[in-house]
Amino acid sequence: MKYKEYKNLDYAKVGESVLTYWKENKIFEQSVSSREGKPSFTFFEGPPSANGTPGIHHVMARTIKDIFCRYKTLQGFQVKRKGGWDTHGLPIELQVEKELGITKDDIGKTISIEDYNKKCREAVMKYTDQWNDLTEKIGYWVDLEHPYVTYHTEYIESVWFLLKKLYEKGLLYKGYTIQPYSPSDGTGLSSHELNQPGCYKEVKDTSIVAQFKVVNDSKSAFLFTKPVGDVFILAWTTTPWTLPSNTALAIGEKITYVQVNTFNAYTHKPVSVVLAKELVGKYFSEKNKDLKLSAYKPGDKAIPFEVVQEFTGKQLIGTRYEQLMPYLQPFYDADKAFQVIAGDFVTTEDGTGVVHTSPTFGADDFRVAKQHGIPALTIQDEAGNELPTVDRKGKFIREVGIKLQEGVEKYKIKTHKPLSPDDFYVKNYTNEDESHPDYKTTDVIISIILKEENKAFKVEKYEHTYPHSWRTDKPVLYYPLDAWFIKTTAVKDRLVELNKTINWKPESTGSGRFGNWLENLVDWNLSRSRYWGTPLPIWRTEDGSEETCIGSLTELKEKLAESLNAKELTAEQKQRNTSFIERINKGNIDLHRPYVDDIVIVSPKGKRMFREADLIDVWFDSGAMPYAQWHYPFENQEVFNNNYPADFISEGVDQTRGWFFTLHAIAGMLFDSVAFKNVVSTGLVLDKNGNKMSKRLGNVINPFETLKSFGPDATRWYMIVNAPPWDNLKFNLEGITEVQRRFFGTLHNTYSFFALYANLDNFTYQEKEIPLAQRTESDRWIISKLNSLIKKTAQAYDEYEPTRAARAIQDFVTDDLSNWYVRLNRKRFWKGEYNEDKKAAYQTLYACLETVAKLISPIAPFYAEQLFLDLNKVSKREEVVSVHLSHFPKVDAPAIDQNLEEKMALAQNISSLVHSLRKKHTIKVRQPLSRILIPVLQAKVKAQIQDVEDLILSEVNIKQVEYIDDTSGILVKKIKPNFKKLGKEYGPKMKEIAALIQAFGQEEIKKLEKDKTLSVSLNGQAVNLTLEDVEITSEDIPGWIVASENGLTVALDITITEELKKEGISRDVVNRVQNLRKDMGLEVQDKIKIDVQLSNDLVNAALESNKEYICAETQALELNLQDQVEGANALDMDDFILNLKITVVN
RNA sequence: GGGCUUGUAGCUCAGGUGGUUAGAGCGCUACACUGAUAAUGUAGAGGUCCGUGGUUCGAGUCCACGCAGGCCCA
Repeated sequence: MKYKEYKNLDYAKVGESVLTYWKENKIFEQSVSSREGKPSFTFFEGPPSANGTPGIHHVMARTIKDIFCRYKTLQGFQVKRKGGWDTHGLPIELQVEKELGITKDDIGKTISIEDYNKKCREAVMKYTDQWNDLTEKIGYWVDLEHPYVTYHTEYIESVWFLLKKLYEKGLLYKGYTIQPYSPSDGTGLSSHELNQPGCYKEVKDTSIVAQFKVVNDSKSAFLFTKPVGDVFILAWTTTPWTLPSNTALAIGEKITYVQVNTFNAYTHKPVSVVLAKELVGKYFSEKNKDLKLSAYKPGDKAIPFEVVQEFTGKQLIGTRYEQLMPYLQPFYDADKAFQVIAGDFVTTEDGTGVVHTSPTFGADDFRVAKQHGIPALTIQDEAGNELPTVDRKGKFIREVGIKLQEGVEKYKIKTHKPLSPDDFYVKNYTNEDESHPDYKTTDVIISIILKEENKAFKVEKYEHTYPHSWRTDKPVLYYPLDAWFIKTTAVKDRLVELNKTINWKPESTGSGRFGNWLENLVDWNLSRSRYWGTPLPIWRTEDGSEETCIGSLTELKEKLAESLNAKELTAEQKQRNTSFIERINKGNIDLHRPYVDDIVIVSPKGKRMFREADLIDVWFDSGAMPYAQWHYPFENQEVFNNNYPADFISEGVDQTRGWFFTLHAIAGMLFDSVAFKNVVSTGLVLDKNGNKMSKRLGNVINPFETLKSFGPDATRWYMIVNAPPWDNLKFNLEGITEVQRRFFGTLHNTYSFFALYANLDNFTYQEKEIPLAQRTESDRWIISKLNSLIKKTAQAYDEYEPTRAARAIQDFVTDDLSNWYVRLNRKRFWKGEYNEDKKAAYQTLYACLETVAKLISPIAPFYAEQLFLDLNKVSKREEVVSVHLSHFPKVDAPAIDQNLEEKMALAQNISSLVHSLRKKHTIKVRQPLSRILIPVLQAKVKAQIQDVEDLILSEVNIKQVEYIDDTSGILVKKIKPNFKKLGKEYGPKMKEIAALIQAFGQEEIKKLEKDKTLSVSLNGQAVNLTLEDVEITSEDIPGWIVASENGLTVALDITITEELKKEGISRDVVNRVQNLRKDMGLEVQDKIKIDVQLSNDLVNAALESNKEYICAETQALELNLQDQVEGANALDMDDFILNLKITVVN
């Protein structure tokens, strides 16, 4: 049996053939089944959505996932990994709408919900084949045969189970959220509807800077030190109609604010106002700054002002103010209302740096109010439901209307028609005649009232963009709409605590991005008003007095059965329910809309209950996968228990608030556990210039093409070795080429070299292991390095640092193994007989290759497989049929020889220095030189170099090394202060001491070395220096050419004696003859005869005395010097021409 | 606007706890080697360590403030 030899390496082919091998031999299945009974390592697959084609970033994500699953398998764990598909949600619906050319409004009208959902179901798995294809081709091992699918009934049932658990814990409730709402169509608008072209329009609205009167108490006392009148906080709004429902003012904590004394422009009363310092110029003219407050007369156009003091926003927090329009009172938490709070969205770009907050009509307002416990201004209807101050038609409720009407009468405001309390629409939804001279919007009426009441500081028209309904063109309001929430805020502290036990890579994503987000958690809005998704399993009576949450099919069946006896249900409803029961029994139930919507059940009090129309957020689907993928708790309880929580997950960093959160939240709330212990969040894959890949820019990299031309291994290796996975990857195809050449090329060359000679020598590793002690220095060195590498690599994988592992392996393969070990030991493989030394060389190189195959197998699974099998098929050292079924190499700790590694480093450094000297004096390596001198001040270093002397000599073609120790007296030494040590001791005097030491002459250095201590005087003070305080090196030997680096110095004797010259000439001749042989296409074993035409005396003598050497090197049987050689080649020997001919003799 | 993050050679990236010549690979230039050969080695050129302040005897490294890019929010 021979080691397979390759003409060239086709990386894509390696991928294909190994893939076939895996399939035929079910290697993936075996990698799981062979670990049966072993501890499990659990991985959760984040489900991709297959309604789009996979991109190159999926290669990245899947590589990371694969690496650690394969690594843990090598470590002996059983790693089950189930694939999955995310199948619900808006993106799919939008795609179907587009395909069918319909809008949301058509659903249920021109197309039935039933047909529509059927289309969604088809669309969602559209590109499954492509996904599976990519998954296979990049070698991502995951169970594609039995994936979990979020639209399957079993999956939905598990999700319902979880929802019911939340419901029972009181963590699922109906509340409201602020959403875009169009009173003119009576419906909410989705964010994508708002993104329709033409939705945002330029409009002119009335804007008000309102004056909020500060309450004088201990908190606000600092504002009352020298006021001229009442103190007000100024806040600006472009929606005056929200002012009656104001309950708080938001400021920026870091923003600087000022208090300004001035006069109100409408009432001329003295006022003291607070606003952001940066915005003072907006309201107060620079040219009025010298006016005296005392000189102001009511009606003056130029209003004087005086800045009294400045302070940061932080100081204002908690300040109380009087309600601006006290028409209604909050019906709960009233004591919390009307105070200053901090808002992270406050800027000084517009307005006053203070934001009027109305929790019912702004998303920011709602959120910040919730965080600070500020109540909204609402009223209760008879059923106890909370209602905002504006109704669904866009009109102020009567309670407010009455007050506004009072204002209109009191201040004699002229209107285009008499207004009743029911006429105050916040925008013109009733198509009033705006051209009427007395037409006034509600906003204008509010401004007039505020002006009259000394509550408006400035009123003006303001042009801005504002969203409008794409159907009716009427303005949209931000309005509270019903929704179901999960009360994540109730378990916030626990979620934060649990998060601290998770190992995040990188750490900052966990503590920063994710941690901060948890700290500022708001309740999770679960509702979606769509069609294709998991239906909310809650049934409610029409008056909302009774409700129930269904947590399983069994429970649903029971409720259905109960309902059949109830007289409240119509015959048709009963009929439907009966058919539902049948379908559940048959197992072909579909829990999607519209079918679930038909279910009507009966409450304990005998009332009919209908399903809440909402679907749930798709993120809940994916966050439920740890349970639902196993149809837990209805099936597979044991599998679940053994595989929860996950040891490892990985997704893009953009999933922080998506999947990472939903997994964490559900696990924390329902199981008081983390869902995952280790998580790698990967960065983005950008194009090579750092731009996002987009179809528009045309810089999208097709993963299939990339794999086809570069193969999976190089692609994977490149992505990992280039930068840590959490950094953004600038994806450059040239980088893959480099990886191919530099890493895989070198590794493959090393294998080819091994295979070539091992085959010639019939080395199949059948001989018994040659003990380490009997191997050469360089064998033991590379084995030591190899073991250090195993240790380093295992540690890196263990710490989820694949880049560190890849880089360590790559350095080993290219630098240590190929460029040093193989290069230095080449001759051992092709020269001489098959003896112990040769076997040792083969065994050593084999071990390196085999170990490297295992180490790289998580990252480059295909090539690793080929390399491993090529080796193992011949040697049969391991019984496994795949590297992925083998075990991760164990560190042979005694084989790690620190001293040896140091020695070899010395040899490498010295060789490099000699090369550098040769280069400087243009003496080529072929020219032997007699000796190098190395000054050694420490006996240990001398011994180390002596051990590797032979290596150095042959590497740089030198005859001998001479050591100069201290006693020679010819060394010139250099002294350098040890900053680290002295700095700690002398601190500020460091500079002077350093100067002093550097000025030392040879005498002082000698004295210090002899006495081990030296007392010097620094500004009259005695300073005692010891040997540890300095570093003494020898960097010069007078009369020699030297090179130094890192305290190591080498001197080179460049005298070329006649003997050396002759040797050099013969080496040159060997070189030329070898070239000729190659040109003639001779095989290694072909024998030749060399005829040389006599040249000058030196050359002749050189050839004569080195005849044997030349013949041995060139496989020549004879070398003849002749007066004349027919048909000779004129060889350029740099400084002379040699006429020479070679002939094959057989 | 906020949170997180990145900025070191033409390019891609290393540079524990601060310590005095800032490194590697690629690319470029030159040379060498020539039985691993569509390989390989050595050397050279190439740096405002994003900027400005600060702390320190000493800052690529620590702090503050900026600038520029990225992601997620708003």
